[in-house]
Amino acid sequence: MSKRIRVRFAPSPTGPLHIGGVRTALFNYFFARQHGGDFILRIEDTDSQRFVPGAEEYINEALNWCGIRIDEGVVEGGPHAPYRQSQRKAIYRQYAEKLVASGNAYYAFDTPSELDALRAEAEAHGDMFTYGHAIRNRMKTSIAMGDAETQRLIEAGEQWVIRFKMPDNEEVKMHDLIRGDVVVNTSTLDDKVLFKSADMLPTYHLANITDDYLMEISHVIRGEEWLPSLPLHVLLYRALGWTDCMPQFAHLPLLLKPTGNGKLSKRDGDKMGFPVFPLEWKSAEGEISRGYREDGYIPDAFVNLLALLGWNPGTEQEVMGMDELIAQFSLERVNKSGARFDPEKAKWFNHQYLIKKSNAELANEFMLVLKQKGIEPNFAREEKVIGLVKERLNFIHEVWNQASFFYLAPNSYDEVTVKKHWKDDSPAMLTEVTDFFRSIEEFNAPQIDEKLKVFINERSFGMGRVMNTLRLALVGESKGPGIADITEVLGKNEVITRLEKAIETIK
RNA sequence: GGCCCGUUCGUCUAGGGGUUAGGACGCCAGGUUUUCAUCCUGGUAACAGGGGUUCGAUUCCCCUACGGGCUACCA
Repeated sequence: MSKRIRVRFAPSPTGPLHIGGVRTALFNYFFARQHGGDFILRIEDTDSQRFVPGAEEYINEALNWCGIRIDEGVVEGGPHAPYRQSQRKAIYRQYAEKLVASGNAYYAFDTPSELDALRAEAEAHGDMFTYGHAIRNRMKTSIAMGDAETQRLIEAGEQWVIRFKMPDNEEVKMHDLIRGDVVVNTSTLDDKVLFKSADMLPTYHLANITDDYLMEISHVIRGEEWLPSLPLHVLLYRALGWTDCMPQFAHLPLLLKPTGNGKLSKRDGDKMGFPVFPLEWKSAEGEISRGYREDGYIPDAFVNLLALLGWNPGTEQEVMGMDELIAQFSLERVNKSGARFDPEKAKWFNHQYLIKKSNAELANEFMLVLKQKGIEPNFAREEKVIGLVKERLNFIHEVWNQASFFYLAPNSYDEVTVKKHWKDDSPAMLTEVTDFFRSIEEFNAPQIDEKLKVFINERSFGMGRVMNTLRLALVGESKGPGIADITEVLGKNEVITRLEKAIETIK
């Protein structure tokens, strides 16, 4: 009998989530949903020093924007509440003590400054200081001093930590769902701090393992930066007697900086020329970092492009919505090597999702932009405009750039275009064309298109000649949809006004 | 430094002992279009290097190089 699939996304509220964190959440989410399991959001705030106000709210909002529905969490509640580690304080100490009692951990009284000094000294000799089997008998530890002295120091109010007693020279065999078997010798590992008296809080390792156990997590899907601590975690499960309930592990490849070296970090902000955060973030210092949401990305497009970083469905399909990603996702198809985010492809993804939206939906969004510009929107007209320009957009905010001439008559005419298309007889020709437009009764694109062609043929003006000149007069430059469509949206009066203005303005 | 993980076009990737090494983004060219863009078609471009194993390795093994991660009383 296999246990229920339960995964958790466990960020620490030390700032906004970056796209790598979002991707980790996404992979957990796909996996949980696909197996009909649970997705848990646990806030790992055991480091009070690094707590950033607003970060937790940001995490919730970001996940929500991505369309991730949380089954159990701080906001949602659940059978294992609370889901914020700072509120679970009372839980952890007993497990640390249990490890001491079973001989798997010990008390240590070295002060941070003593340790810093030892590190500095080792470094001076070109060595690395490791708190482990080689020295724990010589340090201020319960192993070296005995129970009585240890007890005396604790009662005297000395600060202490509980460290894991890493076994010496043991091969730890681990299995990772993505990387396969990994073996590490414990002699290369150190005695990690599990619990500290300073704030009576566990460190990440103890808190994480304890909560995963208590919350009955079946699969731990996290970033590759955690792979080095997997042996410690496996050993912790064993020392606590929880090996039978140990979750399966999957370490995801990291997201790399788009330029330069190293993994993506929160500090990259938007210095890369594009956002690294899902939502805009304002730091305590007032520094604002751009967000994908504010940049105009559609959540589905954002999710889609992140899903394809380090994973692919094995087919040539790339555009996949949330439901499809949930259906197709598999840990077996996750890559092992780090991936770099490509801003250009991100735009392409947005384009794919943008053109899938209905003209009506986009028109409503565009109407907001028009109001800001002080232009009274008209749904029917805006829907028509969207239909004409949507194919050429990556973002909704680009509509204005593509379609402003529908709302504002040109107040200047592009020089190059004028030089190319404005001839001595252009005013005379445009005057006739203006009369032609005056004669049109049903002012719609098909009618105009048909009659304009007949008119041009009858007068032998030449198609390109008339069309290009008309575009110059109507738009002011060489761009935009078909002339018939433009005139329909503009309306008879506006067309005539613009033509008359062009005739007297362009020289 | 030590330990661990990785390495296919510029980027994201498919593939896997015998393939013209496939796709996508980008870029370039042509076509469509009265313009611009879209769109369509085509093109450019990759198995890090060296040893094995093998009839045959990009694919399996080893080494090297390179990249990445970790090495806190951070997560």
